[in-house]
Amino acid sequence: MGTLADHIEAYIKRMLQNSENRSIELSRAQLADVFSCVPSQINYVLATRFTLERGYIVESRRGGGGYIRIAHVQVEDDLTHAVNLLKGIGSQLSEQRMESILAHLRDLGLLSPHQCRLIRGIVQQESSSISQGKDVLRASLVRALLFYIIESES
Amino acid sequence: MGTLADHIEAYIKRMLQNSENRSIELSRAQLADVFSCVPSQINYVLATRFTLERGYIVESRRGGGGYIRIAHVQVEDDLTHAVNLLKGIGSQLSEQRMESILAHLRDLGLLSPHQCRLIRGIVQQESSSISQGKDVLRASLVRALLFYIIESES
DNA sequence: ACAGTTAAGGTCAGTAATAGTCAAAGAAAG
DNA sequence: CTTTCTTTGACTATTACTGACCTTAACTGT
Repeated sequence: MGTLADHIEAYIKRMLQNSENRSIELSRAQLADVFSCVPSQINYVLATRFTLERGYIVESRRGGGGYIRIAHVQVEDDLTHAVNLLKGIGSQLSEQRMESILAHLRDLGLLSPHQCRLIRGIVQQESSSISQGKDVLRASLVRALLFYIIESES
Repeated sequence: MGTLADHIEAYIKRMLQNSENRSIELSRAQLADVFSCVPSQINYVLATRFTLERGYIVESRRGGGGYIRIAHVQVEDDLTHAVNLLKGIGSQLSEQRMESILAHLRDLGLLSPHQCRLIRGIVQQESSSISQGKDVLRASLVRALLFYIIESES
């Protein structure tokens, strides 16, 4: 189950886990070969799943000896980082940004898959019951729930 | 007897029963095919019978490899009273009503003083940032936070 | 140095595969 | 007969994947 993109994502995350310093360097063409797909599929995975918002930095170089470097950034203390993420939520929050934030916190190990699902479900239920201002309500709900979780687990 | 929607509901519930961890993943189009109906019928069944209030979490993804995932989360008997209390919160919630709900739950031993303070703080923070519809936001926030707490403690 | 060749990676638009929404029509219940 | 629930389908939105074409860097022979 899961799409090709999901598998490539998992593969890269495994590599990051096994790496020394949460950063890896790989060859786009080789990786594409491993999964028997076109090289641009790798770009697709990187663009959709390894964004800065989710806590990843991707660098690359073309030409001979080219490479793609992926790092899972972790500057500060996880909790501080999470709190800053929450502060960064403004007065509105799209579904997409919510997903990025949840994915980010899950990658940091601060949220379990079950917690993510519960949050999604609650937010969906609540926001489906109003016709206007869904993004505003979502911002409040996500901030509230995540703040509660972070606060009561620390 | 029973409508098509009833049969689909029963079918999904059977699948959940037979599943490992009370959660299943299915394809909307395939399921619609099984019952020879239009795909949107599935959405109708999900929207009317598999709500969070009834203890179901529904997630989905569109696009290639899309899916619908349904999980049944059940709360312990002690908590059904609390869940009913939550259902009773309508689309608006005044501060007074919120206070009486919190007091009630604290008396039942379902909320600690610390949790009550935390909830009050979060609700106050969030509702102070908007000028209109405070009671509407409060209803959503309290429902969300209490549902989360009840669910994750059972 | 320079030009040409080779070896990477990047972009973008198009296609396919899903699921969601909404309003209108139909059926059932009161 | 009116109201509520069910069913349908046309239209919309999202996600995945591919391939043709573009850009950049290193190497190589003269």
